[in-house]
Amino acid sequence: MIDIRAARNDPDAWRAALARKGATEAFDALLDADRDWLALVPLVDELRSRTKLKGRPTPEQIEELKAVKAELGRAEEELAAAAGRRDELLALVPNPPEPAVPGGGEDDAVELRRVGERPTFPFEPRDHLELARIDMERGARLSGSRFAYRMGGFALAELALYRFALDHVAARGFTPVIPPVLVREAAMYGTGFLPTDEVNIYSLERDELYLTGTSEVALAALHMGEIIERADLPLRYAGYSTCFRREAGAAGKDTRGMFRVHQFDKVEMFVFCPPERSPQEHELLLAVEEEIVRELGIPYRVVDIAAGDLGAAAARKYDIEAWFPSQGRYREITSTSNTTDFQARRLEARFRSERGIQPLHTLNGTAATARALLSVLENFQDEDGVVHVPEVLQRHGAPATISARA
RNA sequence: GGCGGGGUGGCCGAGCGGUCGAAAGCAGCGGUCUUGAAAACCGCAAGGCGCUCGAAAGGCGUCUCGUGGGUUCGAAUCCCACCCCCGCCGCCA
Repeated sequence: MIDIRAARNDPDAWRAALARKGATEAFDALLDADRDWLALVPLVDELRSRTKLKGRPTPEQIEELKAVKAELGRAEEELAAAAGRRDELLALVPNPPEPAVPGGGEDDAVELRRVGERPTFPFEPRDHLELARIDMERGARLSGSRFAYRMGGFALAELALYRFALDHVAARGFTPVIPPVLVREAAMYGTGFLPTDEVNIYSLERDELYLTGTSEVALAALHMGEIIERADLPLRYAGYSTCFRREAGAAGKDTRGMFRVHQFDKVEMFVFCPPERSPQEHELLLAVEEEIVRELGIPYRVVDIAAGDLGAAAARKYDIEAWFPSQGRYREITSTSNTTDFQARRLEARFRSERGIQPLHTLNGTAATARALLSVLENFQDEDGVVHVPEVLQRHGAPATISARA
């Protein structure tokens, strides 16, 4: 959630920033609700103070107390209603983008750089379904569309990728974590996926649990409700988990293969740090992501995501897009966001500083998903449909070659 | 699934109708001592919200002892519901 006091004190600047995410309506509604609430607080406080007496009251005082309490009851009801409206809107207003974020929407990401040589093939490049044992038909028979059986050398290569990514980030000071993937509502709300992204979340109503779409949820909630000592910061984690996404609204998009599936695995980095440090940590996350992609040898580019495409929690986001020869374009394989204090406020994840207790900043970034491996398949294929697996993955247990037969 | 125990400040833990936002200890911060440190000793320290109090440090009001409701002039303490954690037994991987 946003810092309502800061917004109250400088509404025009906040409105202008939020306009870039198309959220002025929610913001103005919030300011109204906040004003209503704010007007009631001193009233209720005053009535409450009149109900407080030292020692045993006289019978006359008791009569008077009863009158005050009746009035207080009505005022408290009003206050609770106002607080309810205010909190509801507070949950809906997104994190404003940083000033440096490019304007516009999905198509307005700004390319920051291109790295690596794109391969040229004297043949028609195959896509991942033709290069590895990935069985979508039987996956669909088992579980529906967008589910894959990953088999043979590809399965081993996937595990090698995750192990490589974990080893790499561990060497960079991130603590490896295997987190729960079923979480309570508080964690989904605290990370900002609820209420905004509800349609994309699998829920187990009978048990009141949600399946996480990324280990970001479990990692962010790791310090929910805690007050961290400044000396212990920054805290850097890397979660390995299966991720579940309903992909509502993606109908007809990326329907071939396992490019976009309901269930996939991911190594995700997550950082808690003091506010002044978060831009620097964001650069670190991007740097680590690039290191991994470069070690794999995939040609890629880095894009700075535009304000309108940021999502509720992110104030800034960089994606790495890998080259996919069969599609003839760059596609997202990692994403790193600075969510500033937006998640930390909701989660009540705070730290003790010289200036008192204040919300932390949180950041997340993809270390590796199977999508990176799909790009590896396509970029390292030969004319016979055989993929020559990068050495770094072989070191972590992948076979030297992968094909549709093995 | 059955039975039982319990949720109090950063941590541990006492309190079981008013004098309690709350003892003691640990960790933290400040100081004394010391060449320096440790030890010892003294002291300071919960969080949220609000304020046409204050330049600030701070001050004042209010809420919070898992959450919500109730009893009472008055609730951390009594009653009800819910949530969560732990233990034992049963069943299962």
